[in-house]
Amino acid sequence: MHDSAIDIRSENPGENGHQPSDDGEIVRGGPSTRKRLLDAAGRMFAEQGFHAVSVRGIVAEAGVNLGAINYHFGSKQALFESIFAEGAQRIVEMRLKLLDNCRKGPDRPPLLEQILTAYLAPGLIYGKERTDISEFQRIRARIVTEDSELAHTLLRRHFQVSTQRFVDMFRQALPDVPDDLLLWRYQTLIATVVYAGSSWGTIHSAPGGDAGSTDGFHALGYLVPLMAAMFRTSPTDQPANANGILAALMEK
Amino acid sequence: MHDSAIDIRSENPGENGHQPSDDGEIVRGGPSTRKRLLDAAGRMFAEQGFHAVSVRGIVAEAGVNLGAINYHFGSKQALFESIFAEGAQRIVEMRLKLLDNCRKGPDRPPLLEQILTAYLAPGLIYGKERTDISEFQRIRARIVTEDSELAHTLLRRHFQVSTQRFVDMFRQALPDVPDDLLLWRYQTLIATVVYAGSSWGTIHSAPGGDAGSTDGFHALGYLVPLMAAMFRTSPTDQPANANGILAALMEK
DNA sequence: ACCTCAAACATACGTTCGTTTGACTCAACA
DNA sequence: TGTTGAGTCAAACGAACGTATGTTTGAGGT
Repeated sequence: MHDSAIDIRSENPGENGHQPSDDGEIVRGGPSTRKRLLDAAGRMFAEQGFHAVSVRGIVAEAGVNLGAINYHFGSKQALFESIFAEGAQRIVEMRLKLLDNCRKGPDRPPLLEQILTAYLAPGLIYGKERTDISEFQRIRARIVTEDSELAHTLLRRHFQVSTQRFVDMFRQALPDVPDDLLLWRYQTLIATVVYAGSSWGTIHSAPGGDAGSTDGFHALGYLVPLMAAMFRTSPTDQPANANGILAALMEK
Repeated sequence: MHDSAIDIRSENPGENGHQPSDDGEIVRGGPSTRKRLLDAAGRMFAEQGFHAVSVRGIVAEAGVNLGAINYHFGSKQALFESIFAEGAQRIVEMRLKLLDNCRKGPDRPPLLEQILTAYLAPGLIYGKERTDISEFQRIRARIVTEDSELAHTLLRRHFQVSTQRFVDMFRQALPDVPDDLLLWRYQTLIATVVYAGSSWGTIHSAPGGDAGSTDGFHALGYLVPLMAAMFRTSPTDQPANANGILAALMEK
């Protein structure tokens, strides 16, 4: 993360002379080294973060040789970018596919709940495939709070198109909401899905314990109406006099 | 260039004397080194995270000796905990103080917007003191997504009381909302304030650019109505048939 | 049977990590 | 004036870091 010049290397991974052909699975003897690295590293990066995980820890968890990371990916950072890219592509692909099904007719504006479902579901419903999507949400939550060049690059590279598509869609569904208000609400939506997918259910010892969201379908049922209500906030009371309330609270 | 001794020498050539500081967190001795460490480390932990920052980097940024961290705090982790504790105490203290002013009369339930303002304002309005609260929000956002024992301990230790107080208050303001729904909404509130305080304004190249929230008062005016609308979602449509919508979207 | 080469391997390199040490500085106090 | 002790300093410690290198393995092509 400290060096952004390595990005170029990740684009051209074949400079080492040896390059694994594809991420195909070796039929006998369990999953390939490459896949085992992706699994172990993805899990560890999600739990502990990039800098807290060492290549020795990854290869130990994966049960492979120490040099395997640099052989298959070129560097620790390139491995991280691979994991991030795979997760981002998968979630964005699912979102856009669902979003495409939102426009029923050419005239009718899309239903807000549909757009929200298209956005939220891929991040909440865990994939049946080996890699857990919640893992990627954790990784994304970390990178979102980062200020490095790499973080901004990755987010922009993988989410720019999706963001544009969804904002456009929200604009169609809510033509009365000005753009600045719409962006605030979209930001809140991002915050919710990132936070929900990464650390939900760990409300610090509230009376009831937690919100119990291991079930993504359950979470979807709760969040879609909440986000819909937030998005439909009347534009007239939007920039409300919250500062007046604050002043009153501070007076006393 | 890595040697911190050279930096210090060139910056402070001939003078070795102590300068007693007016700010006395430590009454005796510790004039500026301790505070400079807290400043520099707080900034760097917020930007890069605990594991990405080295003690050498911190002391170089602070312009103090390499051994200063272990002398004043005992360890790198203890320094981090000090920073976290200070920020958490400050923000929780402000929140509870504002919350106390919400109950006007003994009979009337507190106004939702007041509670929300009490919760949101301390995280958005930056302190006039040296330490920026947004720095702490970044640190908190990182630790919230972490799964370590230390992370859970710190969160529980510093936010447990505040959480309980606020949930109780929300319950009074919205007596019709069942507890499980209330917790979901509280979680969404946390997500918004953590995300807003840490990485707001960086919506990845949406058409309009960003939501421009460097001004905390501005942000407060936007977020309070949004959160209020979310909290007031009718309990009847709460666990809505989002899964039905999802199924329809996936069918096509 | 031989060769090829991607893959996995063991090992070591040079650097940086967090921490420790012991000598020195200097204001405060006896 | 001599002593004390908190504070700062340069230097070094062992451990762990990411990476590089050379060798061995084994299935597929000829």
